[in-house]
Amino acid sequence: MPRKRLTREESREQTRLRLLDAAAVSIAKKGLAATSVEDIAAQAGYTRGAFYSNFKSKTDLFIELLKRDHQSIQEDLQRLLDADMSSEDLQKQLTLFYAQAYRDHTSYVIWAEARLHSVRDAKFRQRLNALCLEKRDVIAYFILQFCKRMKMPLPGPAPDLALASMALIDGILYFNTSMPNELPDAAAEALLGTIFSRTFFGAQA
Amino acid sequence: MPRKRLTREESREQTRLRLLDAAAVSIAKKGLAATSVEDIAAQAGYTRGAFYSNFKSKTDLFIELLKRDHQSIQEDLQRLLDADMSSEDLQKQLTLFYAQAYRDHTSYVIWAEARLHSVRDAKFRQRLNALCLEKRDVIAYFILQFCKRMKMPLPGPAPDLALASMALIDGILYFNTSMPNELPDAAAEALLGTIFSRTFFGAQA
DNA sequence: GAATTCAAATACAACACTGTATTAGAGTTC
DNA sequence: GAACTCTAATACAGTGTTGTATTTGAATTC
Repeated sequence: MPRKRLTREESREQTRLRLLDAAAVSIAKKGLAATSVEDIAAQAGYTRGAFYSNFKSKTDLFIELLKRDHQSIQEDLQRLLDADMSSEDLQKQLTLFYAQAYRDHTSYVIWAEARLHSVRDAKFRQRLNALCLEKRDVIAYFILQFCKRMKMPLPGPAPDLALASMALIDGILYFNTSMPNELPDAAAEALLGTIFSRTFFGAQA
Repeated sequence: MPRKRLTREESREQTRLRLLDAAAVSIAKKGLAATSVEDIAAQAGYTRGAFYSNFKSKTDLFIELLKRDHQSIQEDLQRLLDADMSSEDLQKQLTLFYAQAYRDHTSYVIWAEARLHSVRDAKFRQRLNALCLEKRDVIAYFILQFCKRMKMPLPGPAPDLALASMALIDGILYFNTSMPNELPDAAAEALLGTIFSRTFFGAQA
């Protein structure tokens, strides 16, 4: 097997990536607090030395992890919303987005972990909020365009409606995931459909 | 000060209560994982001995804590919903309820912590879901009664609508709390008002 | 009021985690 | 290819946590 000889920079980058991936797995499985630096390093196939040589601290790594995830979510979201604005329903787009974003479950847990962490750490909260607001703005813009195109009056401030969408989808996704018998996929989708269409069209689903 | 001489049972109960209260505070502040048994005991004014003599483990205590909180929430909720069914708006009732339930912030954090924990522990998840569903049913019943009284057709299955209400309120409360400048109280209320009234009345707010 | 029973304190042994300081061994430069 | 410069491994010192085993002292029983 002709293993490529890596340059020092490439090698370092690879280590960073592996550590980040390992952290995501471990944090999703055991939680941020219960995940030790050692866990992360070991999971990635290194020792703690590698970790500290690449990150200042566990929190430091966690923030990088969130940023990375956020970036990828943002890209997916943009692509999705840009794709076909001709679509009749806001709901499907947004739902699809979430199904997409949280497809691997790891992502969901990491953000839940982040929200919880942000309750306790003001500095962290600021950073997390900044990320959330970026997402909100993308969605708000979409809602705005959508209503304009449909010649519907906005039922409220677009940014607030965007937050509500995020809140609703997130919460419903939680129930859907944690009690799939009570709220199976179909019911969750129908529920979102009802609320979205009634909210935006003001009328029948 | 004539301090009442406690019976053995009373004393034990007092210790349990103090430990539970202390745990709530500590868990809200630092998180479940970061809270040691020692922290809890010390916070309550005891040593670890007292803890282990009253609870099997930290998880054990945590579940008791949730049960206790749930019970008190359920009672508040029942009282609120039973009180004056003549009210015109579902939204105010439910919003009020949450403002009530999460009044002290500790409660919110504990439940967020619980949800996260439930992702990782199937047994725990079952127990948590049971509590959630109890709450859902109370709300669902209220929604049902409300729509009947208003002579409105239900826009969907009442239990699902109840879950959606919980999801929405929870999420919006999170934004409202963590970024009060972006979503101040008034905006959060207005937002809930818009969505609820549009969902249930199908028409203008 | 002596014997008992039980809640809670204390002592203890094992272990996990952190972060730094030092070392080894590659990659890089000349 | 020798000197160097990094990355990551290893060693280590300090601290925190857990759960059990034992002890103390107060409440209860007779």
